Amino acid sequence: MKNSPISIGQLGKRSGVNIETIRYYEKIALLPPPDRTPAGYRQYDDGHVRRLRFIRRGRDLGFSVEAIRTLLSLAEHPDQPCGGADRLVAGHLADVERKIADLSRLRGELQGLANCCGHVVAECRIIDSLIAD
Amino acid sequence: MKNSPISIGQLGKRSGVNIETIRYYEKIALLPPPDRTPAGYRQYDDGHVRRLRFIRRGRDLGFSVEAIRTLLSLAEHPDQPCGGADRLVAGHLADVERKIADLSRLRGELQGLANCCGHVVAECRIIDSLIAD
DNA sequence: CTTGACCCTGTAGCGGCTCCAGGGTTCATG
DNA sequence: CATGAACCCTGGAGCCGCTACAGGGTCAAG
Ligand SMILES: [Zn+2]
Ligand SMILES: [Zn+2]
Ligand SMILES: [Zn+2]
Ligand SMILES: [Zn+2]
Repeated sequence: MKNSPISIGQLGKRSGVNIETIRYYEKIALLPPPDRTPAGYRQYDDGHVRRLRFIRRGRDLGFSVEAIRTLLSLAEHPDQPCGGADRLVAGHLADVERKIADLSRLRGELQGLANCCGHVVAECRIIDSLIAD
Repeated sequence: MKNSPISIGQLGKRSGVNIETIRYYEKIALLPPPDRTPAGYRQYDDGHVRRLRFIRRGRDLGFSVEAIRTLLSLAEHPDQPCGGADRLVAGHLADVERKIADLSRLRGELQGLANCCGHVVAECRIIDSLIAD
């Protein structure tokens, strides 16, 4: 196992996370502060890479930073039950389903308005639908 | 037509918009500043009610404040063509469809993780899927 | 020695509100 | 007339999750 420290730029590339975002994660204590070179440059190790990839996967799945904090602390206690993770997933899945339902209703309304071409504003059903109470 | 001025609280009730939000809309010049009583209380008229309802309908449809600004200025020129409104709706509909597609993919991933019950973190497929690269 | 790529800190901004502190006003009741 | 509740005012901070500076320092190649 090689464990030679890497710079923030390399960590960004390996994890697919923006440098500014990495520093932000450090500030909000989501990613632990790494060692520094004498010049003050951050030096990350494999643990950081793994942790940041975990965070990124979680964000890609739409979990909030707080949820990810919980998932990370779960991941650090392998002997404990995983019910907390399950509840997080279930709750988030419900969020996502609600959002999809809301957006689908919206899509329907917008489709009803689309392609109102060649009119003048006075006869425009888009503007009409916004004015009508 | 009665046009007796109303307070911000009444405007909030008639339009379904929070008082703080109304003041915010005034600050960003989305709603024109109303008259004031000698004591400095805002006094709205029917025009404000109509305009704020327009704004709210637009927000409910998911339009950005900037888009609503455009729609409002269109609505004020009834003799002009409504192609701008049409393009706004089409663009926003595309946004909404993209979001639905993204969320649907997400839903699929989350459904694949859900109901991982009764395990211990070490065997949890939720945590696993976040750790795996 | 200079250039350019990288790194640092600290702060401000995005959208669209929402909430708060710390006051002033108005009106009905006692 | 005093008191209280319900309303109103301003200005500023906070929410989320970044992102974008400004204004510097560091390091290796040519
Ligand atoms: Zn969620
Ligand atoms: Zn039209
Ligand atoms: Zn849109
Ligand atoms: Zn599990």
